Amino acid sequence: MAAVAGVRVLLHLHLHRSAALQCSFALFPVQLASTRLPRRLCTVTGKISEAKLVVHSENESLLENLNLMGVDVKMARQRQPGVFRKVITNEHGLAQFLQTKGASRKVIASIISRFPRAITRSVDHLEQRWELWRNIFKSDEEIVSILDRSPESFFRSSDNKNLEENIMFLTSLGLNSKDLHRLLTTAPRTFSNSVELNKQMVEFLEDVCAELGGKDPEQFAKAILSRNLYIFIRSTKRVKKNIDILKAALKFSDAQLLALLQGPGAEILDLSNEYLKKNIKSLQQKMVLLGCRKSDIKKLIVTYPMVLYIGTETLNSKLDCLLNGGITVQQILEKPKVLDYSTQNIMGRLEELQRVGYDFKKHGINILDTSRKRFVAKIEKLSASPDE
DNA sequence: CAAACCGGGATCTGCCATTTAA
DNA sequence: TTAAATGGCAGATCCCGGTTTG
Repeated sequence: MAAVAGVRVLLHLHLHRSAALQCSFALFPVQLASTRLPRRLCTVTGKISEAKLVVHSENESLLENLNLMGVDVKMARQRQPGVFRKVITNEHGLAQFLQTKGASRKVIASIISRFPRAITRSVDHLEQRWELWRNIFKSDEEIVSILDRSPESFFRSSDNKNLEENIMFLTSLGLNSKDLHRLLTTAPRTFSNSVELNKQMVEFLEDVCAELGGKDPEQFAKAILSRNLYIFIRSTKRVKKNIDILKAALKFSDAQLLALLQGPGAEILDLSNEYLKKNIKSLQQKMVLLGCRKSDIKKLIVTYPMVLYIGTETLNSKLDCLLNGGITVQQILEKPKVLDYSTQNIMGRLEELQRVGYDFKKHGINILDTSRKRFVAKIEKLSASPDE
């Protein structure tokens, strides 16, 4: 590791005698990425010697510091090579700052490894940004855990004003503090979006509402937002296309679509376009194969849109599993929520139910849609007194 | 009381491409 | 021209239990 810093020294020596440059780079492929550094320095005229000295010590200590801190330098360099050519960095300030917020050494190293640009932020700036996040989170620990999960969300933008405006904007939408909290927890990137981008999404949703003849676009947008926290980190293009796909594939009326989207269907809007298309198609095929009518399929999607979230393979095996267990398609259509549970879970339950001679015709299939606790209790009762 | 209804909680980053700024 | 900033994308469910209803 110390050798790497040594290389840096070597490079600078060579800078003064330009001749040997190429071969020294060849010897140290790690440094290839910084080929451009010398040229930039050479163009600085007046304070050239001063600048060189500064750069020299900064870069050397940067690598040393990062290694000392346990940063995965190789990974970091690969992600954001530019950071390593910077004259001034603030890895120390960042580390200290994060430490006071309760981040462990390991977490700090991991953050820098994954988003090296973090070390270009000043402590003042960090302080400010942190305070803004604290408007939404009650504790530093919460924030640290998000940073650990997704450093990019916090550090990608250096625009604190934008962040502030974002918070104001999102609040102005009528999202309460709990909504904001959930939003920042689950989709932290939302807060690094430009306010314009977020506004575009809201306007887009309101437009959709208006086009479908809705009376209250703002309410509509809010409903979708609070049902689907990921909307803001999707493109309007994607959401729009998904709406089109739904409309085209299932021939919804405006009113139907309106109700679906601001209801349970909101969750489906952020699927990737191809995935949604594929799932609709394969669902239709499968259901037709099982003797359903178009209207059945449509009803299924309306009452339980999450069915489209389930991948083709998973869904088909789940359905087969239920059917093999003696359950009819009709029953599934009536209680589609059983599809919520994993195939594993369903299989296990079917076995147990068979063991105690459970009659689905008589009792329906709701028994499959309960928590483990309740299910077990039910089974115990049934084995104790197998009446019918 | 049990069954049915219903909503919520967990979770979702890490990379690439393009635009903007210095 | 380079690095920074920003936008966009793929990926692909499962489970629990409070409340209402009968």
